[in-house]
Amino acid sequence: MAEKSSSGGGDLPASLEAAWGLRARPAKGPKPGLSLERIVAAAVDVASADGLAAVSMGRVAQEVGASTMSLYRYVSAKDELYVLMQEAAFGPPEPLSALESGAGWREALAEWASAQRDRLHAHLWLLRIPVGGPPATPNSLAWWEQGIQALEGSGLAEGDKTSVVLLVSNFVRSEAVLMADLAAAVVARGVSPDEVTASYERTLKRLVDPARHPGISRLLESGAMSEPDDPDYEFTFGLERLLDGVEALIRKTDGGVKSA
Amino acid sequence: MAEKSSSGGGDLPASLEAAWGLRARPAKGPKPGLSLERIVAAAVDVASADGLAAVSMGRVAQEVGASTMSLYRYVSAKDELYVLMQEAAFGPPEPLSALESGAGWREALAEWASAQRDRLHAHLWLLRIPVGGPPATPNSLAWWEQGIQALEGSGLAEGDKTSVVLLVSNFVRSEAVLMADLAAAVVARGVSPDEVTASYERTLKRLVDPARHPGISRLLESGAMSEPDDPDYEFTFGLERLLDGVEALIRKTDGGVKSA
DNA sequence: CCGTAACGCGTATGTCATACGCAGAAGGGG
DNA sequence: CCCCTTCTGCGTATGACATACGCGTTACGG
Repeated sequence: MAEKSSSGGGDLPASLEAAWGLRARPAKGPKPGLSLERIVAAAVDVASADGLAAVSMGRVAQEVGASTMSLYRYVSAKDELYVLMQEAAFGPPEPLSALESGAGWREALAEWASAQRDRLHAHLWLLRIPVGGPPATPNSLAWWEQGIQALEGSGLAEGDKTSVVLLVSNFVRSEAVLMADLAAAVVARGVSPDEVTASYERTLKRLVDPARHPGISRLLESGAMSEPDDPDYEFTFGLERLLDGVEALIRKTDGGVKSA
Repeated sequence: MAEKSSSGGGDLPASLEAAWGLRARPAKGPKPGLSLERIVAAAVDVASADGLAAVSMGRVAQEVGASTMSLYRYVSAKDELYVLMQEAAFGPPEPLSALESGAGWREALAEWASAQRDRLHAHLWLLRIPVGGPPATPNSLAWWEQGIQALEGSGLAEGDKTSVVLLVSNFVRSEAVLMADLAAAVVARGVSPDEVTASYERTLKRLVDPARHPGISRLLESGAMSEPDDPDYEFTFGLERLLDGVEALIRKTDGGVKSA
C-alpha cells in the first residue's frame, strides 16, 4: 500500500534508519555544523548528569552550542533521539570469556546477564526510556545474537533459545529498574541507601496488619529485611533460579525426542 | 530530622496517605462537591479509553465536570493520581482456588501469576505508569501477601519467599509490557497483530547479516518466528522455567540444613 | 555562475502541570 | 446568634516543552 522506494528497499522507521547509519548524506547544501554523533553524545551526557528528564531538545541544543530547532535537521523526533541514546549508551557486547574458554552454557548465560546488567547500572537513565517494541537496532541485535550463542551448546530448539534470552534479558532489566528506583529515592531525599530501606521497613511496619498480612508480618519480624546489604543479592538469587529453570528444560529436551 | 506529628504518627508520602484513606476529612469548610473516588474513576476511564497519555488534569476535570485546578483539592500532584489509578485498576486479589483446594505451592503460584497477568491485560495502560519504588499501597501489599501465602507449604525461608514473589511478579510485568507494546503497534498502524509480527520479521530479515548474526539467521530460517500464534506462549514458557527454578531451590532447601 | 537543495534558526502554537490568590460556603466558639 | 476561621471551586498566570513553519543563507552540480 504505502510502498515508497527511496534508496535501499522499504520504509524503515526513521529512527532505525538513523541507528544503522543509513541516512543518505546528500552532497548538496551547506556543510552540516553538527553531527548525529555529537548530538547523541551530548544527550547522553545530560542524561548521565541530570537524569533522563533533563534531556530536552533545548537543553541538548544548548549543550552542543546550537539552537533548539537545528537539532531537527539531524533527528526527526525526540523518540528517535531516545533510540539513539539507548544504542550509544548500551554499546555493543564484549566477547564472552565463557565461550572462549569452552565453559558451558550456564556460565556463558550468566556472564551475558551480568554484562548486560553492568551496562544498565552504568546508565540508570536507560531504564526510564520506554521500551518501544522488539529489538531492531544494531547493538540490540548484537546482544540478542550473543545470548543465542551462549546457548549454542545447550541443544535447545532455536525458538526456545530466543525465549530464554528474552526471559533472562527481561529479568535483568526488571531487577535493574528496582535498583534505579532505590537510587532515585536516595537522590530525592538526601540520605544514604540504608536509611531509605530502613525508612521503607518502618513504613511497612506501620501499614501492615498482622491479621490481614501474616506473611509479610512474619517477614518483618524475621529481620530478613534489614540484613542483606548486598546490592547484588536479588540479582544473583533471581538469576540462579532462572538458570536452574533453564537447566530443567534442557534436561527435558535432551532426554526426549530430537524435534525437527 | 524532619519529624512532624500530625494526626497518626509519621510523615507518609501524601499519595500513600490517600491510598490508605487516611485523609483527615475536616469538618470545617464547604461540602466537597467531588470525591477522590469519582476523580480516580474518571481518570481510569480516560486511560482505558484513550491511553495513559490522554490522562491530563484538564481532561479528567472535564470528564468529572469540574475545573482543572479543583482537582488539586483532592490530589496533591499528578503522580498521586497515578498511584491511586494503579490501586483502583489493579484491585485486590481474589482468593486463590489452589490454596483452598489444598494444591501445592506450584499450582498456587501459577494461579497467582496468571491472576496478576489478567489484571494487567485488562488495563494495559497500567504498564505505562513508571514504577515508583517498592509496594506500599493496600492492594500491592495484599497481592504481595497472597504471593507469600502461595509459598506457605514450600518450606522456603521468609526472605526467599519474598524474593521469589518479586521475581515472578517482575516476570509477569515484563511479559505484559511486551504485549502492551505489540498492542500499541497494532493500534498505531491500523493493522492486525499478525501483520505487525510479519512486518517485524521482514525488517529483521533485512537488517540481520548472516555472517554477523548466525544465531538470529538460523532462528529466522527455522520459521519459529512465524508459527506461534498463541499470545500466551511466552508467558507460559517463562512461568514454567521460573517455577522449575523455584522447585530446584525448594528441593535444595528441603534436603539441606534448616538454616536459622 | 546560477538554481536548488540543505542548512541554522527565530518565531509561533498548542499542550501540560501547577503556583497563587480570590470569593463564596459552612461550622463552631464567643 | 453571629462572625471568624477554614475549606471550597476555580480563573489566571507561569514556565516547560515538543515541534510546525518559513526565512535567509550557503555551497555544490550542471
